[in-house]
Amino acid sequence: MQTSRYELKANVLTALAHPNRIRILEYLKGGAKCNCEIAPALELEQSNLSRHMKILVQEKIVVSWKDGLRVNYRIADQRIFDILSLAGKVAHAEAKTRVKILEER
Amino acid sequence: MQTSRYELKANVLTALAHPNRIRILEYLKGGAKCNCEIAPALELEQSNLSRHMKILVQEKIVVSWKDGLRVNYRIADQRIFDILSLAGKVAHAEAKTRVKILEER
DNA sequence: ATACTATATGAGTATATACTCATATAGTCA
DNA sequence: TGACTATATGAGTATATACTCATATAGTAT
Repeated sequence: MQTSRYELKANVLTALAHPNRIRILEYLKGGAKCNCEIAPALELEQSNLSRHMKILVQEKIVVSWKDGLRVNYRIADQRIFDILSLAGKVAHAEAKTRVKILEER
Repeated sequence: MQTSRYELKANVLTALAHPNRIRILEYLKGGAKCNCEIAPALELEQSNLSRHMKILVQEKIVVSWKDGLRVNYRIADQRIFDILSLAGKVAHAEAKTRVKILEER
């Protein structure tokens, strides 16, 4: 089975497109963390968090490694923060550009 | 109802996170187009395309205006192309970084 | 071995998404 | 007016996603 470049991009964006996963990624900005730190910090139920992390690992947005019982995670590609920041700007622009666009045409 | 900044970002990313919507956006790079041009060009069924466009308009990723019977669309915020390009790089890095990461630690 | 801790996963449920076909609406043109 | 064209939307279906509770697995510490 072949995956188009559109699907590849969509898969990365889908993995990023959830409020809790965005919170997780911003939390990991502060350095590598294990599930047992993330769950209480972000108030996420254990199994739910585990599945969110699986999605992020599958898309190689974070990398994980075992340390005894714990599984640690860290950001694999810092560019995701550029994506998130741009998404914030686009979202923020939403309300404002409307007037501008109407004026332009 | 309050929408968190995480939700706002997730909404923008969700709107971008579909192969057909990515194709539509790249097609609109070539200038404003109406549904009746997009549908045959990308081989998308009419009502399906209509709903994809609705999603893009709702997130103000594209702007639309009527011209007689037609509804035209154009990109509202060029930064989405930066997001798409970054998503492509992150997706592309996936396969390659694995070795690097293992070497680093 | 036993108790404890951290994580993964099966199973169930609720909701969202993508898609299609049929139909409604609105504008165009003879 | 009637026929035609472009778009929107209701309804149905299939699939994906997020979440929870319960349970399994694996490593730690006594």
